[in-house]
Amino acid sequence: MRKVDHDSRRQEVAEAAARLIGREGLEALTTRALAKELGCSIGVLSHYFNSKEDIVIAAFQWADQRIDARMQEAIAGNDPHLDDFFPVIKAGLPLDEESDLEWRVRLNLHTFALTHGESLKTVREKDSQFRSLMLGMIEDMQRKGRLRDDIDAQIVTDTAFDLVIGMAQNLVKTPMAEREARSEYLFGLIELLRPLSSNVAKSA
Amino acid sequence: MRKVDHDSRRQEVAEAAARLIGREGLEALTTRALAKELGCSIGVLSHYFNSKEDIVIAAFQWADQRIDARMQEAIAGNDPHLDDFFPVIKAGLPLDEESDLEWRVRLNLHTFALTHGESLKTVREKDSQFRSLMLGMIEDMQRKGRLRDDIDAQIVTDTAFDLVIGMAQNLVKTPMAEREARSEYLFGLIELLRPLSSNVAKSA
DNA sequence: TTATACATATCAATCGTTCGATATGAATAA
DNA sequence: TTATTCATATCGAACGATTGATATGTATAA
Repeated sequence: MRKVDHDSRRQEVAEAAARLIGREGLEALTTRALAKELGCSIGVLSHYFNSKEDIVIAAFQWADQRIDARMQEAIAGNDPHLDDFFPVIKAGLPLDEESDLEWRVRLNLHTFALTHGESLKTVREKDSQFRSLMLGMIEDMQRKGRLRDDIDAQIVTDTAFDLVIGMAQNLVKTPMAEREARSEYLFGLIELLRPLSSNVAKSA
Repeated sequence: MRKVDHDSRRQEVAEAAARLIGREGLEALTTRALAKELGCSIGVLSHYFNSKEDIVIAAFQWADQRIDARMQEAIAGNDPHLDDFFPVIKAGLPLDEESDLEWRVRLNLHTFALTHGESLKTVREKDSQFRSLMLGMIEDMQRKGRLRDDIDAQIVTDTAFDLVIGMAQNLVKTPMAEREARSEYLFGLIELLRPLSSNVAKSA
């Protein structure tokens, strides 16, 4: 049985752990419950991970990376229009079962990080990267006259960043059927950011 | 020893539990650790609570109520001006050590609620009440010409609500010394909500 | 054989909870 | 007053269950 790819097997364990965290919470992630979820014995776990803490971290990373990939994919192009802005944000939100799981796990990570210094450091570094990316996009749009430039780009960035976290946090507590409607106010918000000349043109 | 007030003793236990949750996380809240934090024996805990779960819930409520009280106090008056709006929001944010603890516990509650139906129900009811209160304030301000009325009041409410959660979530992960500066973009955001006539007057 | 993948059995530690013992002060009766 | 009764408050040892970890055994493929 040497045909097993070590890394992908680790990912399988991490994903099963993430499912357990998302479905029943971090405290329900025990070695025995995880083995059952994965359909194997606990011996497998110790074969691929040194400790349970390593499994938890792997599960957190699994979810985090998938949310990142989801947003990267949505950004795709390098020439952002204002009308792409919120759709990109929406792409990162928990609006289907898959991203719901990922966000549930990520929220567990964020709470976990409150009292675990090393995890907090990782989370803050990720946050910082994302904010930089977002700031760049916004400044680019302002430069190209696609977003009103009388608001500090940093203000827009900070707002958008906090808003994404808050929306995600609130959406995962909302029944799936209501989420789409609940997130649609973003398309109203966008009007506030339209360049003033377009605004005048619109209201005229 | 009848001098002990049963209810206030329960609050003492709840507060000690909240401190533990805030400082070391929910998984560090064991009956033994709590007894040590409170400076008593574990027998006391079972005397005032039927189970550990009841203690956890009491700790959650303790923090939740204090955040609510903090915001209620800030609202105070019944004739809201736009310039009161974000200061009120700021009053609810974790900008000092006291509110920091409360928010750390509340975030634990929100994550806990993801996988505990009864808690989720309570959280959502609270959220709903807060949203209604906020919507009323905003509509009132619009009616009095203090907030631009060409934006749906519901959009402003939803944004503000999600923003508060997101800001709080991000602030508690930020060193205390940086939080004040980090939250100041709110005062830039307010300009977007000023009635358009005032806007013209300002830019003229 | 040799290394790997996995299962099983078992460990000590820690968990929430229970429970008898004791200390304290209020209420009652003398 | 003083003596007695009794509910309340606290203690800490002990219980069974469960935890993460590990040691050992077995099967398989190189």
